Amino acid sequence: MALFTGHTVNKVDRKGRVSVPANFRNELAKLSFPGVVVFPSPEGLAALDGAGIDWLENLSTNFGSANPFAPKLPKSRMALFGQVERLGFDPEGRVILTRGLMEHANISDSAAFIGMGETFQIWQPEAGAAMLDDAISGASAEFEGITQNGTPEGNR
Amino acid sequence: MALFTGHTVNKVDRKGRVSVPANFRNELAKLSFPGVVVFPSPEGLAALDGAGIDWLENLSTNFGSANPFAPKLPKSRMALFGQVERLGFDPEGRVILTRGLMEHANISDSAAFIGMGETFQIWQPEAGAAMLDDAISGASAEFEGITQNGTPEGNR
DNA sequence: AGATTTCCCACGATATACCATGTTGTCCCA
DNA sequence: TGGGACAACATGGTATATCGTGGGAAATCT
Repeated sequence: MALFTGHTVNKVDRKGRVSVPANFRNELAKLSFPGVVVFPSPEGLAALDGAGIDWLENLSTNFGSANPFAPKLPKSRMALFGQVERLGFDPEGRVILTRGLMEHANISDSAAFIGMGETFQIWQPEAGAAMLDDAISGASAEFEGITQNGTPEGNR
Repeated sequence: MALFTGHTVNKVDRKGRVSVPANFRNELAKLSFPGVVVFPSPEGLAALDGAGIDWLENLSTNFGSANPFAPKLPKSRMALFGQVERLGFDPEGRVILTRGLMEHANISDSAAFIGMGETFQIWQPEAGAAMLDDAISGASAEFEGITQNGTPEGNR
């Protein structure tokens, strides 16, 4: 499984091209689709969530093979897959962010990549740095009440 | 397995021709039948469901190889396969929507393709956008009551 | 023949590939 | 251990291919 870590800010050129950080790219190189999948953060944040194609494939199989007469979680399925963009690497390891994605995260001329483990997020740099600071100071509080069950269930 | 993602609006010309979005087409190129299968949404929506031929073939086998004296789900079988249209690509990667399909989805001069993972949907553009918005805002509610079963975990 | 479908060509817009370059980091060896 | 050669990375510009779109010609059906 891919593991995304660290905090990197890269430039977005006039065409919307961004270099995916090299350490992310190395994780993604192993996969069947040479690129990333990106979508607006479902938590309502002004950020983008990203991952490798394997993550999306796992999710797809978890949704169950579609029975057209009794689809499971049709809204969730549409909300997810309808918003996901598959962005392939160019020969230099860049992807181009669609206009919609850039608008959602208020990204114009640079973007911050923040590792989240199995996934990562893309932020407008200042907003991302602020969010990261907030996360650092608030992280331990998140564990209050969570005890012996082993897993940070209900992740957030 | 094919994975359809994203939201694309393309024009329908006077002959009923529509370009299937390029990323969809790439997913479909691997298959034995160069085209798509489309049918009115069984959920009663004013939309069309679509997929690749492999999806239909899988579904066919799931319906059970027919013992003519003990057919499984004969009505569903007829409802589905009786309405499915196989639409082949023209040299430019377009398909022709039949009049019936266009009427069912109120499509006239443009159509929205919305990825649903293993399948996709085709909508009249405004109706599709509205449905997508509704899905986004309603998705999390769908997860209420779904807990430890190990399903669509991760995204939220 | 008339109507309909399929194919073929054309063209603007846009994405993708191809280069070129500065910068940073890494490795090796004196 | 300091420095230098070299590789990897980030970034920009330009050329080429692809995509979406429209119209008309050829083939097919009835």
